[in-house]
Amino acid sequence: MTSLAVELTAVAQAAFAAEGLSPELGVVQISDRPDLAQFQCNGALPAAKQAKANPRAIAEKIAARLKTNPLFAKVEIAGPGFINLDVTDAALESRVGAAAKDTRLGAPQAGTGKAAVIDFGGANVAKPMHVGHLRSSVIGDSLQRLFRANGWNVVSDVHLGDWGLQMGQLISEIGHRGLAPIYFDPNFTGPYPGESPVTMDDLEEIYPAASAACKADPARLEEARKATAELQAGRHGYRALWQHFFAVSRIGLEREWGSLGIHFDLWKGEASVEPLMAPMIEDLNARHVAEESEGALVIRVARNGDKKEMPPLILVKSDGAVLYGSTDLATIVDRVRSQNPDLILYVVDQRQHQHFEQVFRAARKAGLNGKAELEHAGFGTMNGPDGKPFKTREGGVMKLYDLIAMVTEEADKRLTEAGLGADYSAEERASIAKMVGIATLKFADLSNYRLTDYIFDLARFSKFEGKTGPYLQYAAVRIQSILRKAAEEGHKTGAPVVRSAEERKLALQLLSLPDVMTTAEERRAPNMLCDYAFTLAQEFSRFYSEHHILSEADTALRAARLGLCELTLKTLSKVLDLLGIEVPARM
RNA sequence: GACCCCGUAGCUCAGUUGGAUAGAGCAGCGGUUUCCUAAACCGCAGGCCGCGUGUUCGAAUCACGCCGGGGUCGCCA
Repeated sequence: MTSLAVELTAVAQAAFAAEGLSPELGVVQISDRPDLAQFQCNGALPAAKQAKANPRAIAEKIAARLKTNPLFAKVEIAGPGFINLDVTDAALESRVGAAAKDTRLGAPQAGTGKAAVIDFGGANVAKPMHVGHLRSSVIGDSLQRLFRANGWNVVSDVHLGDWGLQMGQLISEIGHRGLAPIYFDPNFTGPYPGESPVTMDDLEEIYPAASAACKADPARLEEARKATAELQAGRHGYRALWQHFFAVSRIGLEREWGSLGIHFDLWKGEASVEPLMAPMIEDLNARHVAEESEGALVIRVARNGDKKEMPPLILVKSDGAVLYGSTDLATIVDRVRSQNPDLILYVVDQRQHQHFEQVFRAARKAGLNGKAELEHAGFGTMNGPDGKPFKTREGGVMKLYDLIAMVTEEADKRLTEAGLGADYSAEERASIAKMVGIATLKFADLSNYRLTDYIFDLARFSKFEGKTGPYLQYAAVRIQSILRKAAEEGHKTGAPVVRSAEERKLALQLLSLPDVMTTAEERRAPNMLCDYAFTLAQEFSRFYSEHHILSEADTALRAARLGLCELTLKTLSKVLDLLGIEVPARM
């Protein structure tokens, strides 16, 4: 199944071809001017340019051909040569009817047979997640849902930060405090205790302290670097300590992502490719892809045409430790071996764009990426109300679970104010508040275009009016309520009919789902799904306020309207699901 | 300094592989409830699309140059 616009495009392309013009000019899209028409085709203008002819004359010829097709209720030429198109209500009804029967609601399956690895989340071991991790998690999760819905075989990988300098900082800080001396005793041969010497709470306190100490004192930084190199070189006590950090952190991280409804197929990290590192470096050396420079082993990635200075990727530092560029490269090797993907997509802060450019160039130069296209889908920073970014490493930032608690509490307050759910059980109330809170948070984040920075304004996030997640949940809940009542009263659901202006606009919006899924995937832009969902909910609200449904006396009409409600609910729920937003049974 | 991202309504943001009269939400003003959830719906008002030049039949969109904000630029992630 395809969208109506895609179907009309095929018709128009045939008309262009029949006139001896390039068929690719016959693209039909949803009209920019809904007051004039439902769809438009602008192809006559570029065609005129190519053929050096009058655009209006070309449009006339195309229009004459389109008019013979019974699909169209209206074919008009406007302005310099725009072709405006309306389809018949019967055509809308048959497409809507077909969509209602399609379990995928017409979702495009262009990704069938293709595999993608999506790398997002990227939290660090031993550090609590903060609001800065929200974007990667929420955007990445939406993309994995979208790619899957479009037929891709997706493997998501959390790619934890667990092998770099921060590990050495933690280890040396713990050494300084004398918290777990046996892990530092070179004569101890093990086994090490199964119980972690530190809790997550301990780590949350130790890391900022370690980071501050290294900042203030170069000797401490040097110590941390040494510990990092020793950890990577395989020092037993450090490895054992690292295992504890990882295990303790994972529990907290799983809980947190779990509460956001975000799941990863793989819980790998930088450290997980450690066994691949030595052979990879050996190979790169042997093939002279890597070279020595200033005591480090690097891969040169600069090119002649570069506008910008492109420093080499440093594989091995002069002290013997590897960096995250090295683990990123080894991770590509790992992914190509295990998934052989067509695409590896990195949903990581835009500030790391250059880093990824280096890694991608190095991977291609070394021929490590197989058939995979490597792509960085960056995102802008989340700023505070003062317009400055939330701090990421200095501590004192708002933690993600505190934020979730806040939006949940706010949602609960709002439910009370609205007098909703007063007679629900405490459990259901809490569950609704949680879903509404999460929806508030996710929708606010996703509705901004990826690359732009946005202001994280808690007051605004918590508002439930207008273009917000809760508005969408509310719209879905109202439809559920209607359908539930219809079922209770024994009313049948029938094939939707399209008669009124509201029904027509709602039907058109429903039928454009495949278009938005396609473009949102191509652009890696969940904000397009947000727009779609909001418009759909608005169209439904308009329809709802203008038409009686349950109280409609004409049984056939009532059934048809219930059918439209049902398809709207399925579609809205589907798009909300792509955004990672759940709909409560009632509100 | 070089390069990257951004600059659109009072505020927060869509729209940017060139197309008709630049959209939405919030805030403001005015309406709608004997009726399926008013967290809603309808209407009004609000704009040298940062500035300039250029390419084009046509520019918020492309090119070049400025201005302003943010970011990055070899051993952190």
